[in-house]
Amino acid sequence: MKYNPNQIEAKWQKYWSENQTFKAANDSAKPKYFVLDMFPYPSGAGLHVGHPLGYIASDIYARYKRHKGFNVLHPQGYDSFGLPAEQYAIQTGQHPEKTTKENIARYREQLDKIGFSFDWSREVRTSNPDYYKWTQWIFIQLFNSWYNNDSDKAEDISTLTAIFEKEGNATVNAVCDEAIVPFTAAQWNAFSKEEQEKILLQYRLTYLAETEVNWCPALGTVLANDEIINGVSERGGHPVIRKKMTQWSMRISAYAERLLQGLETIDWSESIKESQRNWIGKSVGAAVTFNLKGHDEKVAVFTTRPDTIFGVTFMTLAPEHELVTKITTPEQKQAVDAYIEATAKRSERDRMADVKTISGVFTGAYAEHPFTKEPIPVWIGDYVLAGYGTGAVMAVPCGDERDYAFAKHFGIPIKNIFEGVDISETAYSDKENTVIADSDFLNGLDYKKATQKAIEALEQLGQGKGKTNYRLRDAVFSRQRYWGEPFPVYYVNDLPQMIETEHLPIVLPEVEKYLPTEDGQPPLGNATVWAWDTANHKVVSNDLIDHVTVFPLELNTMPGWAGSSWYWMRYMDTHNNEAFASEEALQYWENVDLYIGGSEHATGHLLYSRFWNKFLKDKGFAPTEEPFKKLINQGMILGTSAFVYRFTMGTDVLFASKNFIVEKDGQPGVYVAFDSAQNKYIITEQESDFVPVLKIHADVNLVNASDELDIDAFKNHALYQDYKNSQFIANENGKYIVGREVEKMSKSKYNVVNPDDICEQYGADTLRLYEMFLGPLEQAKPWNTAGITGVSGFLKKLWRLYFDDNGLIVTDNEPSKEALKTLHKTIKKVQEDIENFSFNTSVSGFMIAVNELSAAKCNERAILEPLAILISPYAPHIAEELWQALGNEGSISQVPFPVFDAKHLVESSKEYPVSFNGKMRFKIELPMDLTAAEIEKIILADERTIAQLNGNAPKKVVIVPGKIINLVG
RNA sequence: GCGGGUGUGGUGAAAUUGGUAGACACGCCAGACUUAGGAUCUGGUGCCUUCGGUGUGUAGGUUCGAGUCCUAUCACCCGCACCA
Repeated sequence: MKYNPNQIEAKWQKYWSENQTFKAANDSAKPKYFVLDMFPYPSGAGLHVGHPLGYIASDIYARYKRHKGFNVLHPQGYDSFGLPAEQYAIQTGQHPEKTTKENIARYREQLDKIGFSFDWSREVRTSNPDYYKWTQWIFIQLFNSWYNNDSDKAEDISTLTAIFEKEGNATVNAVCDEAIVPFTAAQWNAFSKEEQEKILLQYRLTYLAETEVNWCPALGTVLANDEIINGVSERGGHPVIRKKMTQWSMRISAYAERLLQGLETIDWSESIKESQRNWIGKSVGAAVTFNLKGHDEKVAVFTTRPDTIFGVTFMTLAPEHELVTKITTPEQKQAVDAYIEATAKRSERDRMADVKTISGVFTGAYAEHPFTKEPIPVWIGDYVLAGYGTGAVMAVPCGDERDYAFAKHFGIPIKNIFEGVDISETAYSDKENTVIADSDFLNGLDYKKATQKAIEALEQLGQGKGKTNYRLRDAVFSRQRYWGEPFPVYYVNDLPQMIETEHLPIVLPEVEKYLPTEDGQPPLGNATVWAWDTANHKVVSNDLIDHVTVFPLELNTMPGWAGSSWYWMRYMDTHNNEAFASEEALQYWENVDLYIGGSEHATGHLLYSRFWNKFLKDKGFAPTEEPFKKLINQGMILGTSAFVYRFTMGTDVLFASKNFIVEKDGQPGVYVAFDSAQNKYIITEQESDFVPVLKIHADVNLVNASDELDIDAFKNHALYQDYKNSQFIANENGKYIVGREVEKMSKSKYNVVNPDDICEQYGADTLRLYEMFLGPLEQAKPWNTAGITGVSGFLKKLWRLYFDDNGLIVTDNEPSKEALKTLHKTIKKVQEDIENFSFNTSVSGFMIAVNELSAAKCNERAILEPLAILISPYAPHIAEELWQALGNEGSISQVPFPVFDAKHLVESSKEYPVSFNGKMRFKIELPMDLTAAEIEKIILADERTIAQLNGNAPKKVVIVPGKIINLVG
């Protein structure tokens, strides 16, 4: 019987589906284990071989855990709201829902072919109303909450209004907007309902605010900071500008400290944690206010070095700072205005790229030093960013490089306040070795003590206090798109009102066009039935809007990250209509034990998910503080692009092999001539007409493993019709060799390799093994099918341990000691490797085992049955087939993992390597139970030792029993 | 600039607490069986050479012994980037 992967795999995939083999129970006596993949966006291009890498790894782990007796939750779903479907809709008029459904069907088909053990009964789609009902519900919870710094958690807004009614807002320690006007209880109670609503918006965890946003004109939408790469949009690469708009925001800044501290408790890669720390950007220092001379205004600054306050010789404001126009003197007005205009013209990108140029203008105004009362000139400069801290700095040129450079450039005095330090060339920013001098009451103190004392003194003056600043900004939560979650919000007198949760979901309305409206409103502005009837609790026609009982609904939709910020909890109880998941389900599954996905989500999805999880924890819905205990980032699989080199001779178009490309004047070129004898172009040694070469992507499917192009197929390919009559200059073997380069796998580079083709040709088990065999999971690596025959051959060899041409050859004979040793060595290795996520090495472990067992002609059931279980997480189809062939009933998937027994590995003797000065010279077989002294005696008497030492006695003998012998001559 | 990571044969890569460097594969070479093979099987394969030497980016150090530990340095990749 031959190994026929296609037949076996179809059979078992059908079996698993029909028997719901991988359906997880919410009530099980077994310990739980939750293995999660980052769910895919179902794009039109389908899966390529890079997508399943993480899924295969998590599937191996999930299957292993089932063998180990865990109740495993291993679900899959789709992050199905998104821009590509919407853009396709704009182009074709096709409803994004239709495109999305088609794409999902294709994804599902591809995923099924790889044999994943997903519990599909729990599938989620973020674009399903059943799902986004709960995304809307969570939004409402956020709206109805505020962050209490005293209890250090989110609380219901009613606890805030209770305080307002009794004490006003003076005693409230909340995370809120900067510009809060104080009021008393009496004032609060006297406010109109609308005034109260406006104030509460400044405290809510999601709030409407006029914010400067990243506006992308080409996409007609707002982008979050992490959706912008190098100043252009992540999707499409369109330019982005700053613009003021009223937008929903999420007060993620309230959770900055908890998001930072939580990182210490989770098992994630250091690089991702570091990215998040960086993104949160905590800095500890002080807020200081400087009085302005001749003005009532004050300048607020944040500094991490309050200890250097006596070194302040000037201040710098960001050009956009609101005080600039107020304080600029008439003499300086022209220069300041010109500078502001010049800065505004420069794009964010230019400003970022150009760090070297020092520029700035004096405003003519002076601030007053809080202690010395000396005048301090106030400058503006674009090295100060409006968006960080207060948009103003106290400049201490002796202690900060940028201040130093600025002062030198404009001839501002530099005052040295460090003891024993030369600052004639550069600033001194070493905190640890700082000793303050020339600073009144701070003299002689180190950084820590001086900081503390400076803050105390500032507090006494009422001009400062200790403060911690975070780089993390609140996240804009509105998008001017169609294909996203609608907000459960309507407007009464421009004030947002939440729809009662029992009326959710608010379903996305139908529109004629998916573009923004002509008057610049978001696409939902095209909807004609998009008003909220507060009497009948339903969405009604816009014609009925009377601003009495029927009100307009929100036109923005939620961003892409809304639906993905809580989806793991929906898997716990997918079909619940009463809650996003039942309390019992949440208590049982708790959180994700293992999460596998790409590192590109480091500061997006992985941060927002932690934020929402913490919020839901505060409100008593989520059971744990952190959603993902362990995170593994799989490396990207890169494509290996193929290139052909096109050039022209007269009117002829020719292609030369990579081998023939030579460089000329730094340009690629070839030497080519027409050979009239052969009646074709040939490559010559001689330089003839130089013609520039054009590098063209050739579809990798037209190239074999030896980089040879199928020339006929190329000429007949629809893509290359222009080259139908071109000549190819072959090498001496008559082959055309393409050039290869590693690039990102992408449709436009024609380097996409499809998993379906691999499954078709070799089988899913081979694909699974090969993707794991490629190298360490977390490492980026180019896809190259060259080695796939190795794992394919391995599976055939495995099969032949069980079958010959006539059928099953497994016996019930007693296995040999050697076979048992191989088995148990493999159990140990595979178990350790899986637990360390070292899947590549366990594949070679299997190969070694099968090689050994084949060589020993092992066909005993006592070996081959456990072997099938061992390999089942990796190659589940063949494992099921072998398991069944051995006469077992049902699926192998829950069978206990073989237990390692060390007794089979005990050796009676060891082949010791004998080294001289650390270099191995010969080996000697010795019994294991010899002592070091006995070994030494034998070794010293050995003639090879005597020869190595020229008959001399060794200076030193190192013997580690069971390991090595080393002699020093 | 700061932070994180990676450097090992022709290629992908292995290597417990420091203990035989290159497991396992691909490729290549030779052979067997074949009309044939991109099927299957066997053997060989780090590099330089004749013994022997030499080898884990480079230069040092610690050690009986270093891919592994320490110091310096180079290259590449990723993230953040005038963060006060």
